[in-house]
Amino acid sequence: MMQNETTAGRRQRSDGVRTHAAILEAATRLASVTGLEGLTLGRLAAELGVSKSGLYAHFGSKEQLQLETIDAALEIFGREVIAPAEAAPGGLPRLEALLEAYFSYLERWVFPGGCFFASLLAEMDAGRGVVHEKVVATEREWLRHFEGYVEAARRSGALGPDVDVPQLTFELYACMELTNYHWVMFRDPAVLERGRRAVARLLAHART
Amino acid sequence: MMQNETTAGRRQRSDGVRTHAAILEAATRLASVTGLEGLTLGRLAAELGVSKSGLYAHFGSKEQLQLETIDAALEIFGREVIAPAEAAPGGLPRLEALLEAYFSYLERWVFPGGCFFASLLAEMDAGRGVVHEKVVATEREWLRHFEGYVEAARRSGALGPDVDVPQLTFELYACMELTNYHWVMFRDPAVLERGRRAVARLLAHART
DNA sequence: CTGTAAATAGCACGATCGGTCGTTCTATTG
DNA sequence: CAATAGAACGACCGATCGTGCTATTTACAG
Repeated sequence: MMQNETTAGRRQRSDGVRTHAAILEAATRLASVTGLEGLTLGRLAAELGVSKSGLYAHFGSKEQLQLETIDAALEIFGREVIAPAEAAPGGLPRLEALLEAYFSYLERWVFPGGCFFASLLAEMDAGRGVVHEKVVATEREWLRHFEGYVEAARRSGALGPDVDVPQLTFELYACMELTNYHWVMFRDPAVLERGRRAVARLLAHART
Repeated sequence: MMQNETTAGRRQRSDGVRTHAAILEAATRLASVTGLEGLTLGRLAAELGVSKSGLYAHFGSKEQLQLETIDAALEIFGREVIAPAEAAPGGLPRLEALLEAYFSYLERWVFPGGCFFASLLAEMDAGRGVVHEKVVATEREWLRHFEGYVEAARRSGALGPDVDVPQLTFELYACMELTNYHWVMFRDPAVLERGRRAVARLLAHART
């Protein structure tokens, strides 16, 4: 499992790992609304009913907490969005499964602040340091992965052999992101419908 | 001009209004990278070389500073993006002028943190209070305004009479937003090219 | 059962947060 | 010119930030 420099090589007690996981789970939910920068040890501790220092001992630094929070969110995202897509048959159906899984993930409020990673996108301006680099790397990785789905759909013949895959990926992703922001902001189901329609239209045009 | 409850009805000294404007100009630039929540009196004062209390006296509350900062940013956005579009001939050319003005506004780094309002979009989850409501209202107003351009292009006959105007507006806007985020994050000119291509493709499809 | 290290709490630190107060300086006006 | 009020300042408030250091409790290996 995951090991950081504070817990590495140390004996782990069962209640400790349980608390550790509980902290990260709460951290992902909190950070999805406040952002990673707005994530505060005090508020997190209060929400969990533990002391600030007791919580802090699990990570050794705020930076470490942020890094592990990203990993925890990645795990949730993988379970809620990637996994359903992987379960679908390859090619276009798998891409469509990914898109639908994403909208469903928004609809079910898996994170109380909307998509965790969308929250990070906007606040990573001032960014310096390890956390910023990890966010950028994660975004790159996600784009690469997403592009793989689109490329697979194209190769399967469902998408017309001349489609610009990175371009289409960008446009699909753009519609997903804006759907998230407007969904969080307006909380109007019509936003989700618009988002679903948008990606459907993009795919329809790519099919010719 | 703009008046708030602290300055309302008071005599204004010329050096005061100059400072007031200078504060807001710096605030828009700072907030574009830190967000409105991350906007701090201390950092803003330090950046301007004035005392925190001297700065604070101009607004009376942080909330008031945030509200006026939004207005100041709106003025800049109007000058840099809206005005060039209004100068163009109506119909499709005006819409295209708006889109190009936006990408140019990103390219020229009018705000050091990318699009000021895009920075607000993502952090408005936790939002309660007047500032949150103003951000939501501003977003609604922008969408309405933007939609007006698309509708005008459709009515001019340049866009095919059956296009779904709000839907197309959403898709155009989505590509603009993601362009901003990726431009700020990756600082790669290819991002701008992708954005420009995306909106061009959307318009091309709407033209049929 | 006991020894020990992990888990957690308590407490305090320096820095910074938004905000208040009293004072000094000076631009403007009558 | 004198009177007035806005501009700006430094000191300071209580709260909270991230981060240490120590003491206490407790789960688990031998």
